[in-house]
Amino acid sequence: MTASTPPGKTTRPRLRADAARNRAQVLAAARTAFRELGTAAPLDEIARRAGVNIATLYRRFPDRDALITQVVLDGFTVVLDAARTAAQTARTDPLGALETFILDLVANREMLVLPLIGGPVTNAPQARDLQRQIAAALEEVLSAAREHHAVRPDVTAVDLITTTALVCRPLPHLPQQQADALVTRHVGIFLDGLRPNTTRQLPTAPAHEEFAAHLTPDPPTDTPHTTPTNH
Amino acid sequence: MTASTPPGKTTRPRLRADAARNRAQVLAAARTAFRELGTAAPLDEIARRAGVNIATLYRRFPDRDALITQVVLDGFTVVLDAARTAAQTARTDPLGALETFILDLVANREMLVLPLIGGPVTNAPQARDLQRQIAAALEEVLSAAREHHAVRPDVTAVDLITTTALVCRPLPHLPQQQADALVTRHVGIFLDGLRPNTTRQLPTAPAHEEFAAHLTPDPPTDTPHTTPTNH
Amino acid sequence: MTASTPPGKTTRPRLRADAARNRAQVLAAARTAFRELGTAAPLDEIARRAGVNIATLYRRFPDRDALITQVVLDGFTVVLDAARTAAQTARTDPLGALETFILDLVANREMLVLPLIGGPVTNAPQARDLQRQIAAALEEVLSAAREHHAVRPDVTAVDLITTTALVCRPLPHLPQQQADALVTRHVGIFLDGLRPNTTRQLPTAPAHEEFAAHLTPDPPTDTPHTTPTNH
Amino acid sequence: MTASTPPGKTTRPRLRADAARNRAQVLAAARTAFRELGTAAPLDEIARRAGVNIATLYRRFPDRDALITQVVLDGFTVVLDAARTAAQTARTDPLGALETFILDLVANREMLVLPLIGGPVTNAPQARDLQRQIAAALEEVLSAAREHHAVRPDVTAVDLITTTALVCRPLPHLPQQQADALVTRHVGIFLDGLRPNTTRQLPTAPAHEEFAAHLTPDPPTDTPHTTPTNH
DNA sequence: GATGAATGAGTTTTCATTCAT
DNA sequence: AATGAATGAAAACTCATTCAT
Repeated sequence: MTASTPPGKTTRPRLRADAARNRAQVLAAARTAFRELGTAAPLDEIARRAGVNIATLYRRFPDRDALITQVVLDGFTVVLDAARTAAQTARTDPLGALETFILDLVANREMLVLPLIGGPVTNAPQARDLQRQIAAALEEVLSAAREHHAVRPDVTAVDLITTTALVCRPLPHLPQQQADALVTRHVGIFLDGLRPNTTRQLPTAPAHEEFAAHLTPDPPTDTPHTTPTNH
Repeated sequence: MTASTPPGKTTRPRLRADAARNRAQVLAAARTAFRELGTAAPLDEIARRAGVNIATLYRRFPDRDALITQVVLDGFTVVLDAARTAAQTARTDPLGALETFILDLVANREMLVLPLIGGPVTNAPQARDLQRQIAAALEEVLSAAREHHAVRPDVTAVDLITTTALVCRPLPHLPQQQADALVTRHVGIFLDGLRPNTTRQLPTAPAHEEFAAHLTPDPPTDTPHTTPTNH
Repeated sequence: MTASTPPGKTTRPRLRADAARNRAQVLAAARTAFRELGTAAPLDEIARRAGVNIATLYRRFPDRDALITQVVLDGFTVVLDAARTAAQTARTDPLGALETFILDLVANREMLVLPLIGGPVTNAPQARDLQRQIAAALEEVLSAAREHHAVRPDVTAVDLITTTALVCRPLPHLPQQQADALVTRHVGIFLDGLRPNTTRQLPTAPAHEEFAAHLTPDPPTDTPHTTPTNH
Repeated sequence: MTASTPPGKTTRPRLRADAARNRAQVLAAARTAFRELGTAAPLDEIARRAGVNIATLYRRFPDRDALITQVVLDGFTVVLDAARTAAQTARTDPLGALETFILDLVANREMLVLPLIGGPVTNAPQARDLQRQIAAALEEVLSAAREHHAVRPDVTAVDLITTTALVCRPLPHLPQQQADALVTRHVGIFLDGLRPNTTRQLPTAPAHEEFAAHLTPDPPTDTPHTTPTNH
């Protein structure tokens, strides 16, 4: 599955070549802008970065939410692809599969505008589906790993998703290279913490379904769209 | 050291009681708003939450940067306090000190608007000082822990700061309780990863001084202050 | 008559020494600010320049108009003093008196915030009185000069007032010394134009009373007080 | 040369017809407003008078300075046109050319938002160019006049510019007709003062280049743009 | 399908003015 | 009498969104 073939399923006639290019550029620009400035990033700034007119952006994405949704879905798709790949290798090398999964995402985190967890910043039902599939694939990997006694038994798919969400966010004021080193070290330590000979007990993990519930209706906050963000 | 006694050093007599109260309320409101909406949060929204007039906010903080800076410095101060406390217990129980340090910050992360790492979103030289002191205190804790063979030898103060920065950010769309559980689990696994019998090699850690260098001049970005954020 | 003994006639108890000093400083600051920034100059800027608190300014001058009025009246008083001095010398040396009158005002134009003509930016009846007295004194000077055949017969007191108004305004972006030279040269040529052997006929002069009529009620314009200005 | 073909040189294709009309209306409104209220005139008032939305004004002129600059440049262009016309007639009737130059500008002074002298209220290098060309053209007129012994030998182009600057400013509180009469009388007397049989010596004239120097760098005043004005 | 242009609705920022100390 | 502080109202400026070309 490739990220972002135009809309979703009910695909329309198919875009003219230049239109498709514009759409892709807008999404790329949005990805970057959202990571740098938050999802409240000015739309005309995104259009500018994409090298298209603001009205062109609007033609493709009727409103900010549509754009956010697509960017988030694209991010989820990337994660799902990685999770499925991991699931395939899991039989033979579950720990390696798991490590590759996380480290690859970290390495390509510029593509991700999440959090996977914390709910997408969208109501799209597709987001929910994607999350479920991601969790399922990761559960497969973990099952295999547990059988091989390659990981502690108490770790869950949700933990992996949490980790992805936490470590893939931008560290805005740090040069790329340093950010890479620091995040990779953190993940390295985390991965060592996954070994079976645990020393401590973790608090109870919320079941995936439990927090997945927060995805859908997402009480129509009036919050002007100044991005929910963090630091 | 208490967070945010008015400005800093070179300041006037002392605020009138009511003014000091207003100032504190503004800072508290800003902290929350920044975590929820990003540092681009509307200032009048912050004033509203603080129960003061927008002009009162401006009287205390001449522009958005001044407000952000103070909030960030307050966050750093909280971390420094925690680090110093940890340094004191480190002699007798280095690992416990270290765990308490991280877990306490996680538990009180509502106070933190960072990133500690990547530099504050400010040029304030005081931020640099605070970071140095934090790193120094944590290095003390780690020294003791290494002597006790309580932690892997390759972990550095910078790693601890990175961890704090990564895990203390908000997970906006998740209910507090779930977020707490997930983050605590992540930290728990990370702490297990700190044990001495390591299984993997970490990439080289940037020296603290190295990334600290990015704090001060902070290339005078013209970027209007639409927050660097993420999702 | 000295410019600006506190209010006007009904003078109160007399100001405390420090209060009187503050008042004078405010007026001086206002004079400068009005010349530099127009009569719309921020009042707190004026207070700042005067080295007093904004509330102190308000205690002396209940509103912007009160301040403007006093500044203008002070200017008129300076002109009246000069005109009376000229009237006294007029018997013996009418032309010299006239020249001295204009050149002295030009040299001290920092004191003047006019226009004498065009009406003051105030409704104060005292302004009208002052203008009348100025015109009367100048008429005396001109009478004497005409008798001596020292000036062309068609020049009037109003012309002299016009000249004062035109040449005493600030040339904001020019260094003082250059402005002085240029304005003095202009006035020099104008004075030469006053000689009796005229070469051209001037359009009819409005009688003094005619334009003086525009002074008093000055239909209460709502024009927010963004200064009437020029360039 | 026509005043204000869109921006300047390095600009885009050409404005759409309606956009060009809006732009012209904004400039006209700004001209009037600046003369009436000073260059600190509220921009929304200008937009209102121009019959366009404030954002439309901002679309054309990114900030107040841009608008002021264009208005000033337009004024300079008008003066330059007049000076060149005068230069053409100068051979045959230098004095007439000179008189016409000044009187025409006075008659059309509503178009002018200067001062020509004292530097424009702008840093634009084009302003400097225009001033140079104006001075050059006027010098031509004066040369011819001097050869004909039609003017005193000590008058310079700078004097003429000074005069224009002084007499073309608004006399805000005076009805148009009276202002016209008074200013014209003043100019008439000044013109008589230009005759060759001088009676007095003028102070040294600053060379044109000398004060022109004040135009460009224009010490980057931070002075928020509350207009330099006067009264 | 794409763009220049216009606009209404914010948001930020400044300022006059009043109040309590 | 003077000042620090607070506030409401205005003005500057930005942005999302729609329209006409």
